[in-house]
Amino acid sequence: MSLSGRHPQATAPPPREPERLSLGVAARLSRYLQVLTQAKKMGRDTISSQELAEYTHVNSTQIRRDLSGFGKFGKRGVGYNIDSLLAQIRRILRTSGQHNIALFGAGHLGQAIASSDVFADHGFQIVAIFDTDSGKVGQEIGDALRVRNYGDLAAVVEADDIVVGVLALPAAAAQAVADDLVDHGVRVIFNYSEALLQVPPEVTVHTSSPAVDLLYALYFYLA
Amino acid sequence: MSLSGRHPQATAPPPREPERLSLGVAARLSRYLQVLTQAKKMGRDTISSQELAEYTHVNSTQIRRDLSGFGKFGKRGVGYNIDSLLAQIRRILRTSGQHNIALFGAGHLGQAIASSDVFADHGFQIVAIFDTDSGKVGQEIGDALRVRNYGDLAAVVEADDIVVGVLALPAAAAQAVADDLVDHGVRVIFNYSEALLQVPPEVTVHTSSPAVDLLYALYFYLA
DNA sequence: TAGATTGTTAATCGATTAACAATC
DNA sequence: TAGATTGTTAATCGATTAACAATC
Repeated sequence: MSLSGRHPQATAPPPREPERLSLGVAARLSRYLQVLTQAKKMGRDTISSQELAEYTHVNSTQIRRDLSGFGKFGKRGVGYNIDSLLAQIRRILRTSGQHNIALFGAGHLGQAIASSDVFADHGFQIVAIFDTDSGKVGQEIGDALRVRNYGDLAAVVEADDIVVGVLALPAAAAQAVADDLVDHGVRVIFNYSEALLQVPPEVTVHTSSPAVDLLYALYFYLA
Repeated sequence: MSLSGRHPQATAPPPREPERLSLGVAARLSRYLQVLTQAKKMGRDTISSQELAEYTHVNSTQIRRDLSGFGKFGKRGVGYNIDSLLAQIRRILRTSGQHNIALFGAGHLGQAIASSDVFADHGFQIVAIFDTDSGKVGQEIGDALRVRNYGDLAAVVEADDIVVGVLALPAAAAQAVADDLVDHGVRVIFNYSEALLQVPPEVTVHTSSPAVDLLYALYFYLA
């Protein structure tokens, strides 16, 4: 269970953080974060677990249960204050740190990702974009980013402390870039291509792509 | 290949299809399908549950359990025949039918999606792409698709039996298009924007975007 | 106050996993 | 045969849900 252990009721226990969030909880919390961020942009001040449930497709009891495991963030009869809940979830997900991302591929998908303001909204930063097509080197992408020469990879990974490599390139090119990233110490690879990447056990690959996401949804809703 | 030539009649019960797959099973089956498709492209003939587990991050026992619920598809000591398993999973997911998709937004993300061969691989078809920017109308996108005028929406939905509307456009434009889709009877909307869409209860909205996907992964692997 | 919504309990359901006999 | 891998069981764990008192 998520409420791990009983507290002595005499003294009010501080909100507890389990050492490690379960995958399910972390996934749901990040979905709440996404909806809260957007609701805030729309000028909302508070939101109920019922509304969060409609937008996330997570049961409202599950939402209240997820949140109450970390503290009493809501107000009965009112709902949750959006600013306050955003701050709490960010704290729980430990997103205060600055993490730098390198993006590979300046095609349509790479440009779509580089232009997204999702990362700025959530404290991550794309610090470099590479393309093996030398014709694209120097081209301006998104917000103040320029396509860099692939040969700079090693220098950039070291200088900017790149922890995640994002592959937004054709399947045929993905493995070679993954190999280079692994050689230079990058431990997390986000793979938007359809390639089945071979990496050493200490490296984590997360594969998903917009088209494959859509495919999943189609199976759910049409089957 | 052997397309389930075995018909257990006397003793063993025939492979059973539950009326409705659970969300989890459907999600996992479609991930297996994705990996199998790619493995086939790489020239592989068979694959073990262990290998599938490495690529999908699903436990190998879970994979065998998922599959054995529908029949005995594997060969002990060998693994699963890829062609045969592809056919079985497609049958289970009922992907034989032709489903037509309309895409809204011919920007970077829209073009990335339209250019993907994932849909052709899996029996879905993007039959129309729209953009409200009249300057883009007529432009060729992906494979033999032309950007159509937004005013053609009603005619296209009806003529081509569009069951899914895909929104690959800025958040500010998403709600208006969603409203039009709903008005014309589309019941499933895939929302790649960050907008929180308001739709009637009979309409299903699935929201996800490449950048938000990446964000989830970052929480998992960096937290 | 009256209405709304949280926080929490208790019960159920489905997912996950280790282990291993069956068998290719 | 020897090695590998499936199919399946049994046990555990986490997710889900309805219900409702607390309380804003």
